[in-house]
Amino acid sequence: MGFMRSQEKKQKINSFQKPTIKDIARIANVSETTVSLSFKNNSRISDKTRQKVLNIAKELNYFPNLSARDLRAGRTKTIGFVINDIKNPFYGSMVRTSEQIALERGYEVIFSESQWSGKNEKFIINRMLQNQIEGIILCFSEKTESTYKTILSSGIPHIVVDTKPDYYHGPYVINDSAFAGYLAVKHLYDIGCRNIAVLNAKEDLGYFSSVNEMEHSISHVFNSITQKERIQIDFYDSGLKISSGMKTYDEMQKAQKFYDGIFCMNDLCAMGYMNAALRDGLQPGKDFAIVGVDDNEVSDLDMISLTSINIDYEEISKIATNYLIDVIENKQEQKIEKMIRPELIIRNSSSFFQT
Amino acid sequence: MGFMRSQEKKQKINSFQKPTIKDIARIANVSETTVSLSFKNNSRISDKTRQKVLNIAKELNYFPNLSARDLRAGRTKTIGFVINDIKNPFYGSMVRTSEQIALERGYEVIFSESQWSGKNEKFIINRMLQNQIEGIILCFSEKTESTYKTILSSGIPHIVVDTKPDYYHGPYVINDSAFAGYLAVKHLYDIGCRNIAVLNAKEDLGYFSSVNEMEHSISHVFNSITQKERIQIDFYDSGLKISSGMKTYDEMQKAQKFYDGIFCMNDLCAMGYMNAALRDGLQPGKDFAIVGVDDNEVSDLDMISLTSINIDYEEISKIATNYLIDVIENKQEQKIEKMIRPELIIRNSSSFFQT
DNA sequence: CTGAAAGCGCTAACAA
DNA sequence: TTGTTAGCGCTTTCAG
Repeated sequence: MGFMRSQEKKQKINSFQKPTIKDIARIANVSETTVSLSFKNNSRISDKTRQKVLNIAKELNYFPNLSARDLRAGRTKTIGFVINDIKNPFYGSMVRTSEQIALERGYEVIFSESQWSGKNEKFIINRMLQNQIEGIILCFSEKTESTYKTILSSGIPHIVVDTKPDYYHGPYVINDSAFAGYLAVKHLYDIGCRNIAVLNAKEDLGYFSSVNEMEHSISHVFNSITQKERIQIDFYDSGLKISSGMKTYDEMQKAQKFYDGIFCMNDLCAMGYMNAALRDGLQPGKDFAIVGVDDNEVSDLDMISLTSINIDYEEISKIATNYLIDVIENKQEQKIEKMIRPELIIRNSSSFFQT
Repeated sequence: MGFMRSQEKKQKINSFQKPTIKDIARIANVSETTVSLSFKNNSRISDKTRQKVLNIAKELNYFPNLSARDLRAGRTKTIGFVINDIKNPFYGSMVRTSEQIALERGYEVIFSESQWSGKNEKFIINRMLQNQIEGIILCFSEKTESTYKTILSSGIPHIVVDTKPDYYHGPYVINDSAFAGYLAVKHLYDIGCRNIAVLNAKEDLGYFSSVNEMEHSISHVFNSITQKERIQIDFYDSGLKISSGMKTYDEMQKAQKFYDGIFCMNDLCAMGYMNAALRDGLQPGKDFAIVGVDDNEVSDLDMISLTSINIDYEEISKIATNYLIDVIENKQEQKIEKMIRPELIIRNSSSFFQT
């Protein structure tokens, strides 16, 4: 166990010292430089020496210490990805895509979830900066721009994805929520709904420009239609969970409000609404039409068959990651400001109305 | 911009150098030691000096370089968590819980997904070892024990969670799948099913002892029952996706096989089966009973109402993380081998049979 | 209360 | 083809 040379020198908390280049060098009777270069392909080391070194490295279970390498190199080739909720599969999609692209380009991605808390967000970003990330992809949850100021003054390359807060004016790749709102409400109108409820998620997302843009867009559709005939649109503060949709349905019942068209900010909320309505004896797609957002994998089941708006999160993540790495490598000067157009997937929850 | 001292010395790929302790020391007219100590609480630095240092640090947007700190300290206080699929919410639960516990104990968690690929798994673990993790939590996907050998010979503290492969004999906290199988099949029997199909996921999970243990357990229940009366259990190779369940239903139809009780390895597969059966005119909970595993959040909806086996993944992750850190800190000598008992949640998909 | 010096593991420049 | 030296940013002696 020759490589445990510093065992006595310093007692670490874990029971043994990892082998280093120094250990290999000593055993192989070569310099540390030779060892270091033996791990690279195009270098000057003779095959014989390299083989000897590699064998010993394997023997000792040697793994290069990235802390040391990064410190020496002055860079980490690592980017950070801040998501809101790791339990939500579409964040998973984004992270997966990002990691894949980064890998192809020689970068590593570290990610962490804020759980919609501004405090967590601040903590995460701080830690990432300490970890010397070279760029950051952000799903903001902070309602104020205080975290963003940290990003700005750190001077780190960054990009916002999914949806952006009102205060943000940096580069972004987000989904076109105004268009999503248009798609949904126009569809409800087209199939005959004249009494529409929009269940937004102000509580969770109220400070995001997307929500406001969506409302404006919907109001706009509404106004252009209302010229021709009488139609009603009400907005409700709901949420993004099954329970949110159920709660909002109950509130409407209490308030004696009835709608023939419902648009929810995500599929789970829509499923919650459908569930509450069903318990009340109403048939989705027959007594009312309903549209969600996210195209959850279960929405396609016949038992649910929920019309939904599909957003290409992988595309968003791909563009963002490539952009970020381009910026890091000075291959990109132009600030990106991109909206991805979503797609409407029509299912039974809104198709029975059609004639 | 005094801290850009090395701007000319070395041209980094990113446009500017981050400030270091050296920069702060120079501006504050103190030693690097003083700066370093100013960031710690219990030390010898005068309040005046500390304030000066802290102000300058803030001014320069200073973030300590963790690579340097870790290198110097000889440890990273970081653990790795290898999951299989980031899009599956229950891995999210585990990661979230682990991160929270680690944080409380002063550790950081880095996680990565293998996507059920042994090759990815190997790559991830290798990278984590280079990143100098001090311990690792594993959801294995490799069918052979080659990756585990890397772990073993690296000598790193480790623990397996969720489910363990046959070849693995190290510490683990997994769910009691034999008991889960017992719960499910016993329940189906109790409500009157005498013709039961088990849709397992050998393709995805065949090399895991849990699957085998579950089969044994089910066979055991089966044998003890069959003494008293005629009852049939068939096993199918299905999968973990909605499409798996649908496909298996179709296969059964083709083979002219009919069952009154179905047990699937997860809820998605069960939903797929229900979906295919519904299209065929069969009513779940009426024409047949069905039980899943995982207690997906949508399983509770009336439209689905799927009986399921709930596994406390947070508990698993909590125990594993605490154990791992205990081992790292030499507070734990005993190898942990723990099974968590799951719970049966009965819903309509299997309750109509009851009288 | 403060500073000088050494060294964590690695690699790039420079010598041989 | 190989070795020597220096230094990345930080912290920990040890000496003032």
